[in-house]
Amino acid sequence: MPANKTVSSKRAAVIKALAHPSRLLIAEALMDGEMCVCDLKDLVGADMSTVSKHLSLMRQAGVLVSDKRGLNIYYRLACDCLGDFLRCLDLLAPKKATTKPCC
Amino acid sequence: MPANKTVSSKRAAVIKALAHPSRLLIAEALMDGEMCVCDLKDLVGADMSTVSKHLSLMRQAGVLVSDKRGLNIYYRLACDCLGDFLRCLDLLAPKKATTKPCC
DNA sequence: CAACTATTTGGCTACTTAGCCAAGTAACCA
DNA sequence: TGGTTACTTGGCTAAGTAGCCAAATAGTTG
Repeated sequence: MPANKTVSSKRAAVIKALAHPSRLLIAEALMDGEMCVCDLKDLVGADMSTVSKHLSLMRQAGVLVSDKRGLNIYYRLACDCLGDFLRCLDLLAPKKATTKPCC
Repeated sequence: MPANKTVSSKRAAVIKALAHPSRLLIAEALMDGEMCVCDLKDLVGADMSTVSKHLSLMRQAGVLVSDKRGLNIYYRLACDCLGDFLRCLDLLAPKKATTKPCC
């Protein structure tokens, strides 16, 4: 595999970890600070097992880090730069197949 | 659907458009300027129909814009902010399930 | 207009992913 | 120790996605 393709694959894995409405919602919520799985479950509104799988996928990708304290496991963002990331998205998100650049 | 979930869905659609090695490779290549489908086909090394489907998905998501000139269709990024986006990725990509933040 | 080139679209198959339920693990408390 | 709470894992099914091939479309050139 060519070098540039390997790099793209690694990067794509990180992006993939955010490319799902529930996972992105989780990432956005964690911008305000850490949360435990049961809080995230309420936020997302899915089965706890489903949320847990999303979280472990995000942790694997390096997007989140976790921290066990007592019975709870707290998750937080591994990187602050996610804010810029999301601001960039908002420039693109409202546009649909236009013919001129957004910025 | 709650408002924050709707927003996350729209954003996730944009992220999804970049969450594939070939599509990311395309986006990275287009940071240096527009390219036509046949050049992108060579870059990705897949069937032209496959590349074309990736491109239309990215255009739908608002990530790319296209421009037909003669027989060729040229694609370019809809937004310059993708550079910051990718730089953020590189901070995360090399890390795997560590317990401390990368930045 | 016919042949040619560039690109898109439709159709199909193989693979991946999301979500739920049920069962397993691990820390805490009576 | 036995029950309870918090979370993860395994197993399954349904839905979505990627990729190829073949056919269709659209602009170009002789």
